[in-house]
Amino acid sequence: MSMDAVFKALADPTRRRLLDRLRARNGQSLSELCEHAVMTRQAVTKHLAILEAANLVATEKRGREKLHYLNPIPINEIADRWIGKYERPRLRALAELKKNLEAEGNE
Amino acid sequence: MSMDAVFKALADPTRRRLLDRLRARNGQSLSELCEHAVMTRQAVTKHLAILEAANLVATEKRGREKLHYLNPIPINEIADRWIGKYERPRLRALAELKKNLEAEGNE
DNA sequence: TTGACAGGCAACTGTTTAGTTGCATATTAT
DNA sequence: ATAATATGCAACTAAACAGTTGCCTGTCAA
Repeated sequence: MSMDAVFKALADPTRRRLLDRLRARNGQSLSELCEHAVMTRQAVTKHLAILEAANLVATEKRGREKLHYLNPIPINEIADRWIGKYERPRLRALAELKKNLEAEGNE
Repeated sequence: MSMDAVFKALADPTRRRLLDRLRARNGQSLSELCEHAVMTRQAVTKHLAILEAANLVATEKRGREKLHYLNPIPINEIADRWIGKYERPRLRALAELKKNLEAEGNE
């Protein structure tokens, strides 16, 4: 939803790792996501709640388990709407750099 | 440099606004960047230091002024190396969604 | 050379955040 | 029924963070 929530959710390396694990295998339960984690289950729960609030993860209750699904759409929206704005200045900067290098070569 | 520093730098709306202002006009001094800001100059200085540490902003001393330049390259690196990883699952998810909708239509 | 302008540095405050411990609830298997 | 499993909820702690105030230094202009 809010772009700020997505940026803030992506700011934490633990949360990015959780997204990576879901990308590797979607639909994992909380316990599965806690395996090999260096923190408590409750901490992982909080991280997942933040990801869910940012709409980066969707959940589904299956019996006593809670399955987690990656939603990559907000990430792509950021890529399109925000990062896209920075492509043009990058190209401009590269062109300018090239120009400066050529100018130096002429000295 | 470190991807984490870039993500953390982008997590703050004030810092994203500073990047936007530099994108609109590059090479602004600290005082210029403070205009219309709702916080003190010292606060803006700290935000710019974080952006500089993340290599998103480069600076140059010009007399008594300090000019700030946008460096969009780390943003594009994140787009390419990290966000790019999430394009494939998005397409997969959309394909699956389409399949499910078609299946519902057959019921 | 004095004053105004641009910026740097440091200490302090309030809030947010990441993580913990402890306990409660719901579901499955024996 | 009972025990084990899977998760939820709440209170607490320590560290990080955003922002402030106060003061100092360097540069330019009159």
